[in-house]
Amino acid sequence: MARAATTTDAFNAVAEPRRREILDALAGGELAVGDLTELLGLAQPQVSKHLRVLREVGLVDVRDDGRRRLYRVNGAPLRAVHAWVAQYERLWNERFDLVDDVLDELTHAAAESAAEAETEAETGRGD
Amino acid sequence: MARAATTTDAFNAVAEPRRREILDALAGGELAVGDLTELLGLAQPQVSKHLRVLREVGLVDVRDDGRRRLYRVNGAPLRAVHAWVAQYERLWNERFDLVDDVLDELTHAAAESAAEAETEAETGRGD
DNA sequence: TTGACGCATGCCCATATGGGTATATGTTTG
DNA sequence: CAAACATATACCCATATGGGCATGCGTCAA
Repeated sequence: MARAATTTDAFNAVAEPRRREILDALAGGELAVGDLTELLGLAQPQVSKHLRVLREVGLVDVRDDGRRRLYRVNGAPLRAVHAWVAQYERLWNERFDLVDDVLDELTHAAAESAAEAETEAETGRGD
Repeated sequence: MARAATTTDAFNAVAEPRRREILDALAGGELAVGDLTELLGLAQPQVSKHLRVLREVGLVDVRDDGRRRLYRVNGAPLRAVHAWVAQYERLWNERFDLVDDVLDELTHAAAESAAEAETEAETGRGD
């Protein structure tokens, strides 16, 4: 078996530097293939191919404008990536250690007074 | 040219599901190759190879323990991934829209003195 | 209509992947 | 010391990649 297809998910699609550049460029607003070709200094076919991948994983949307095709970012698929990476944020962010300390103290204090200290975490909005 | 090496950076290393599973497993603490082999239900050589990749990008550290090798997570390299993805957070997080609203109001308040009573058509929610 | 323009596709190819299987290396036990 | 155990490596191979280049197709201009 070879490596998973780049179109498998956002993780794979975004692993390619060029595709990240494209998204970054599109972050400023809609752009046509030609604009990207110029901005990235890459050949048009390659840009189109990268856009195809990004499109297949839903990272960009297209809109026809005469003989041009305007691409636009759609960050939704990145949500999964963000969610996964965020779990590790505590491993490099000092502030999390501080939060841990506080939570630790609270936990101890709660356990001390009674035995029913359950805090329900609120879920973010679904989609 | 083929796809960039998986050992190029965290983006590429983490694009592989199995490697993410390994990191998730290690998130609970040090584990030996054998433990991971069992947890992932993957053959030992494959686990070792994935660990090699993770090691080359610095996502894990190793420690010798007798005839075993204990692996440990090191989230640092993920910081770059997080930073990049975070830029797009506003594209799916509603809370950013709220911030936008506030900024919007402040802007309008300032513009009010200039007598600019124009209501922009609201765009419906995308997804 | 013809031609120029803007993009998407098709092909060719060198390359690394990830799983499978066998084996080398280092460590602990008898 | 030999045998068992824990890992790392070496190979073999089917597969998709990403860039280069040529070309197909729809759209706008003369």
